[in-house]
Amino acid sequence: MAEGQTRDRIIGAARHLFSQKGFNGATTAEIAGKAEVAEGTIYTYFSSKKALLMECVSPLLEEMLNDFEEHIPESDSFRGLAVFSVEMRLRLYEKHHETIRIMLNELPYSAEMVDLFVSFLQKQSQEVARYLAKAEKMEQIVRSRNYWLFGLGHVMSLWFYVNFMKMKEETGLNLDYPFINISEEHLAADLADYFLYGIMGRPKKE
Amino acid sequence: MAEGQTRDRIIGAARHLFSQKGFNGATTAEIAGKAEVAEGTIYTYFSSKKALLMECVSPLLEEMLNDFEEHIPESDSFRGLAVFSVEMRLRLYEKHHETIRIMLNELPYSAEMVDLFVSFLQKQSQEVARYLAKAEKMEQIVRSRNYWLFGLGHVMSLWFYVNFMKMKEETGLNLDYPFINISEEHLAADLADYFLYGIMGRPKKE
Amino acid sequence: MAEGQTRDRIIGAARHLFSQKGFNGATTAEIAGKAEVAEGTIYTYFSSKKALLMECVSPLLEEMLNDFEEHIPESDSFRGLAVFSVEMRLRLYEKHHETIRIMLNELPYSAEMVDLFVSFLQKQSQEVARYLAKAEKMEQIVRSRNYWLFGLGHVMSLWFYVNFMKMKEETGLNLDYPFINISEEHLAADLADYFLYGIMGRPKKE
Amino acid sequence: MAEGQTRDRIIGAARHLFSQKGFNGATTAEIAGKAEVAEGTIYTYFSSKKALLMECVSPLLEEMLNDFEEHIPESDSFRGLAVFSVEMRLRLYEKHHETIRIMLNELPYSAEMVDLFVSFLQKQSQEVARYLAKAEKMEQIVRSRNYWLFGLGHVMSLWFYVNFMKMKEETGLNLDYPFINISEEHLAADLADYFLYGIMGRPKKE
DNA sequence: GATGAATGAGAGTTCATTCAT
DNA sequence: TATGAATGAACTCTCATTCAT
Repeated sequence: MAEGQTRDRIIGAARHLFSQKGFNGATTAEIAGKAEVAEGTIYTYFSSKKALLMECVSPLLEEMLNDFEEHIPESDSFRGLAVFSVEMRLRLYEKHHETIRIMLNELPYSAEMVDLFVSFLQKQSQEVARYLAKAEKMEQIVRSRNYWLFGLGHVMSLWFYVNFMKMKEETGLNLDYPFINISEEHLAADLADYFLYGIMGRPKKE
Repeated sequence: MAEGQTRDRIIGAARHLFSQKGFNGATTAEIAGKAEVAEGTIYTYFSSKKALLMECVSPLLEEMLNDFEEHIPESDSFRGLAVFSVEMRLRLYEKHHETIRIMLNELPYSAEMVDLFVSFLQKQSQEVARYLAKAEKMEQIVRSRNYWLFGLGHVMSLWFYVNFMKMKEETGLNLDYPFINISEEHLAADLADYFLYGIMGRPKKE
Repeated sequence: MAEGQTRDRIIGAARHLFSQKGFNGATTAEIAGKAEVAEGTIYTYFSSKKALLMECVSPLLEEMLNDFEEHIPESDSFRGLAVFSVEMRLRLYEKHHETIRIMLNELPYSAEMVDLFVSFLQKQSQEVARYLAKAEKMEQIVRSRNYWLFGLGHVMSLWFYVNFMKMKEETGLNLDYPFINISEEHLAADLADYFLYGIMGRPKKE
Repeated sequence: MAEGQTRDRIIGAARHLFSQKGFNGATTAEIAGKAEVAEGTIYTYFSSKKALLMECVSPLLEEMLNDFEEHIPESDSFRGLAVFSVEMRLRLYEKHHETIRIMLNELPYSAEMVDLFVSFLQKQSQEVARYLAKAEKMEQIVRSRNYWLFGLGHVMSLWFYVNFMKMKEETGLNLDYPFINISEEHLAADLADYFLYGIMGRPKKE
């Protein structure tokens, strides 16, 4: 068997099950079954179920945080930057969907997860700060006292959108509530506008 | 013992423990201990631990949703309405803190919780819709195609703020990260402005 | 079911099995089976298998150590005292046979057991010291520099005798080796003489 | 790799670990690690862990029993012989310390170990018998009905002494209890006197 | 209604042993 | 001969649930 393949199969199975059922909900027996290894094999690679959980999250979160650096926006209209940023974030959340879901679900029960989450927020906070700095040069903006909370709402609604779509896929549940009216086509532009101009919308004349 | 008192003590204990440790993390033994009843007594009132969980959440969420009706905003400036709405929501989230926390934590593992959460969102969506209707009459706003996601980000960042503050209280952990810079004094006004005008801030002249 | 009966049944079963198979050799399933309770019931009364082990040994060893006080020898010939002491010790070891066996078997693997064993030795050392004090007044004896090791040899050979007899009973093995030639009738007197006069035997004239 | 070297390394590692942690306490993984071989290699040389245990003990015990023959005492005072015998035995127990410790620890759980132990006792019994025969010619002694138990006490206290000293070395525990007062200088002579004359000591005039 | 001892299925984990390489 | 990844039976322990009192 190719090197590392078994370990990867276990991680893959565990990540999937943890993201769907939570840490307590997914049993080692299930994980072994899905990975097609014996239950004991898990402990050849991981010292405990908890350690396996962290290995499911930690390296990928690292990778995700690095992904931010690589995508430096190039547009020189600020609105263009904002749209770009939203699109990138949506792609990122989609790619690292399971990892983020696990992190958020286990947040209340694990101090280690809180650490990871803080670094997750911090990185995005830094990125938002870079955007704002650019915006300040380009246009007149108001950097509010509580702007990190704005960023949080922004980040969380993007995440919620991705997670919602995944849940529809996975569960097959009918989640098409009348008040949830998603227009995928204009999503990034709408969210960027919301981020920039709020519910009042873009002023007609500037 | 006064009628209903035992049942209420169990619910109170369970709600507290579920909100702190999650459904799986809180044991029936612990709940019984905190409620000062025998473990078996729980099953006099609830058919299962899961049923107890739902009873911890369902009635209070109902109550919370009703709280929205009672607080009809009276201001006639739209910005005043928005500030009022944010303040009310912060109060509401604080009051129903444990209930919401339980609901959100168990969301990924329980279809029933998803139903509750949907009604939670729906109610707030309706309220936001009422505000928007008012706004449309008062001022010219752009009702975006994806505005429900705006509302979600708004709702979630308010919740996050309340939950974050509670966690600081409860755990005593030092959560004062440099990038999290909360100015409580202007919180409601800042968030209302963000909701209204986005990161670009209030136009200087209208 | 009478109070305490279940706990006692578990302790009884555990003591028996631990003394025959050792701590690792006896499983909780076996103990539960012998005690005619469910495996989980063990953990109603004891926090762990290790705690159960200590409860099998600790209280009875306490009791045994107290038994020494009650049997104050009354004879005024020193040889009479020695015979009395040996007889008492044989009875004691027989009565607390399982307890001592467990303690000795687990000695190498448990620091707590070492503590118990030390108190076991100390108590007997004190008793031997009382005998010697009496002997010093009655007859001329030599209190050797290393007499505690003599006492140890004495104590261990008595224990070995009792344990050997029990093993014959329990296992049904044929342990009648030609060089092991036990004369039960004169046992106590012979051992007392050995203790007093060694292999050279009692001097013909005193 | 030189023939037999691997096998010997495994035996050496196993003997050391069995003597310190017991048969159940030492794992095959640990043994392989200490011997610097793969876990599977153990099974190239030994059919099972149990078989490895016996190979750790059996040949060395054989060797030890042969050591008795070689050291035929040459003194012609009986007390001199006794001192010689004690010294030899202390040296022997020190040399074969791990082997004896393993044998005694596993005694209660293994019928094969009982066989080894019986041959261990038998050999020493024979030697004591030779001494006694010599003594009978040299001096007037009383060969008691239960003298084998005397010999047992003698043998066990010597063993206990050696083991106690080793444990102090190995564990670094403070085992200096006030009632244990060892005078190493006169040890052999004291024990020989005790063996010969008992607690009453050597008669003043013979 | 209230009890709490008893249950037992099922959890995570260990480790002697096997076998393809 | 030597390897070490893989195995799976067996272990200790947990905890929601039951039921005689």
